[in-house]
Amino acid sequence: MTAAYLAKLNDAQRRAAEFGVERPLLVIAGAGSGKTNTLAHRVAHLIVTGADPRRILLMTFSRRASSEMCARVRRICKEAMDARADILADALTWAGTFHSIGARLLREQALNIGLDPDFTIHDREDSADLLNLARHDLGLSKTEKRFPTKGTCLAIYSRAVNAQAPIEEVLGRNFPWCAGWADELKKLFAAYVEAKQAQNVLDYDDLLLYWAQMMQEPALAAELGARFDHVLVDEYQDTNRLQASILLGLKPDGRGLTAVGDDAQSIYAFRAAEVRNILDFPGQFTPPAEVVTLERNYRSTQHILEAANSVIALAKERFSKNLWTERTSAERPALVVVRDETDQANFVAEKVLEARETGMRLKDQAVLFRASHHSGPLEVELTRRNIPFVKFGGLKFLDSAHVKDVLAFLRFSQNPRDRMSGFRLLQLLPGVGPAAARKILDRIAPEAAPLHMLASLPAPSKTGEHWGALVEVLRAPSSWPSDLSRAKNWYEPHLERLHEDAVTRKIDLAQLEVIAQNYPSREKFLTELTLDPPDATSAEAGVPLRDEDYLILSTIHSAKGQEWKSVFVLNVVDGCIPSDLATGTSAEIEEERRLLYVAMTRAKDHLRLITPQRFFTHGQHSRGDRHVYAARSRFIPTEILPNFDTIGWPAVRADEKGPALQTRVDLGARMRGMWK
DNA sequence: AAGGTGGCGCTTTTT
DNA sequence: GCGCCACCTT
Repeated sequence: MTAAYLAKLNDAQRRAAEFGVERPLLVIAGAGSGKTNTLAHRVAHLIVTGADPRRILLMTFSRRASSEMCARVRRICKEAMDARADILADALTWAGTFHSIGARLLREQALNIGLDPDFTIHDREDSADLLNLARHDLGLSKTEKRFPTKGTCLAIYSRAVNAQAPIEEVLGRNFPWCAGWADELKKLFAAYVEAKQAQNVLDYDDLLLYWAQMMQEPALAAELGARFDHVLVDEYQDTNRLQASILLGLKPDGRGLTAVGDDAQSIYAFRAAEVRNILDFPGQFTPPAEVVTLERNYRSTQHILEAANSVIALAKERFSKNLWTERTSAERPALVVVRDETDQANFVAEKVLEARETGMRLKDQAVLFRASHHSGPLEVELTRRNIPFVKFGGLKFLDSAHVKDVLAFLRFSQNPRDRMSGFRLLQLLPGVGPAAARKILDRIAPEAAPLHMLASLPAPSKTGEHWGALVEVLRAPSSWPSDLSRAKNWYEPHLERLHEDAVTRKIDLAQLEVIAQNYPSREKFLTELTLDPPDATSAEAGVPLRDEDYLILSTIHSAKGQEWKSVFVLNVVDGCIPSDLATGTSAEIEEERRLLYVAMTRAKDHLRLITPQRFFTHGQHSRGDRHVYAARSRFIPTEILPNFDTIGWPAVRADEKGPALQTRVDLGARMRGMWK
């Protein structure tokens, strides 16, 4: 007899929810097949049938996914149980991303593994800067031939760590233009690792790497493994080898282990995600994992699903599954041919407003694109027409200099051995440059009480009253969230001195202050902000309030796991999807294909793929007419066109026959060449 | 040693 | 078009 709260699930979903713990479980969940719901039911079912929620480890891809999952678990528990439900669901404390769980375990185990529990977590830019210091120290910035930039070096390092692959292999496969630098890079990475350790900082990769290393220690592995009765991982297709090794270390025999994912939606190979993780999962255990496949789609209409299926059907290799739905509709997805990006923006704006007139909220509509900058012209048009929007993906507001300055202050007061933060902070003072900052940091680093030492140093010349002010504020007793306000007050005069546009930047800082209210402590704020930066930029249209209506703009990557009634996909042309930067290998092209598939399967009722025919190049006068022609994406070849309604927009434009739809031009090469 | 300026080069997506 | 880096002036 099935419990009432599981009655709404279909057979496959229910099997996944109720499957026991004696064998590992793999759920292959197609797009829109109720994956989140099924996983949430499984977790709830475990809790309802007596599992201790504090001993459930639930790892999701993003923090957003995590909070959504917890909310659902709570709802289901509530339905199934009584007042105890809330208490039990709240006890689901080990839910989060791999990185955040890693950070927590490392802080907790710090003393056992030779870490200072106060370690700072560096985001990518901090890591690149630190790597760059080492790069300079080793004289690699003055080589005959150009040495890879800090960003490239970090990317190489990161891939080697996450893919668990030797540098030579990474260079050969992913960075062929750096192939000659293997020895120098090894030296550089060794220096980087030492610097991190000396300064008590970890980067993103370390959170996984140290965790994986802990799992290599039998005693620690046993302790950590025994702590969780159930380990569930979402979006397993986007995990990398390091993450797989962590899982295996936690649950070597697979008991209590559940992985959920969809190989057709694997879109993070560029970040060293390994599709083989999910493909090989069942066979890693004896007895092998049970596989449950969810094929019924609840999201999209049949026509949308057919079109998406026809795109993914052309993929080289995949777990075959056949998504089906009972949702019918007369409307086919549209392939919209427009003249250029300006028309594309106009088309979207017009259709969005039209839909709103019929009662569809802006929030039910989304515009998706491959690369963050593809939405540029649209953002201009939306702003012009006063259509509020929020953009996900792309530049983070944390990346702006002024926000980083304030965070550097907070991090430095938290961990005065964090050189990157100190380096940044001290150079805000007039008269303090790299040399002076370095000297000061060298002086205080070995001290037991670095900030105390700082206060006793003579003020560097030319710093005037600024020195005393900084020292005083740094040493003030910490209290949260007033620490942030204090940092902001201290920083504002410097902000005005250093930046012309201080006014807009101040708005960001006020925003930061609001965000800070939601965190219980400075330490949590710093950790979680690095691990999960707020993902909407506030700069463009002002910050729409939470309950206000706004259009969603998102990169396809950031759209993962989401759905909207109406979806527009921009620039469905060769050079954009696939990105011309990702057409080197067939594996890369296959990932681009899956990307388009992910974009299309976000739509419930209306889907429009837009193909602008020409792109104006930049780098010319605003009235210039230099442009290149683009062709429809290769992922929509002629044979699957019947799955779409092909329409031109604006409807009639007799004077301009679309030039050569078939023309294949290397759009990307021209874009790259446009500054020459 | 700081801080400003000019030239060069550029790989999308994100925890 | 922008960021990074090397170099130049103070």
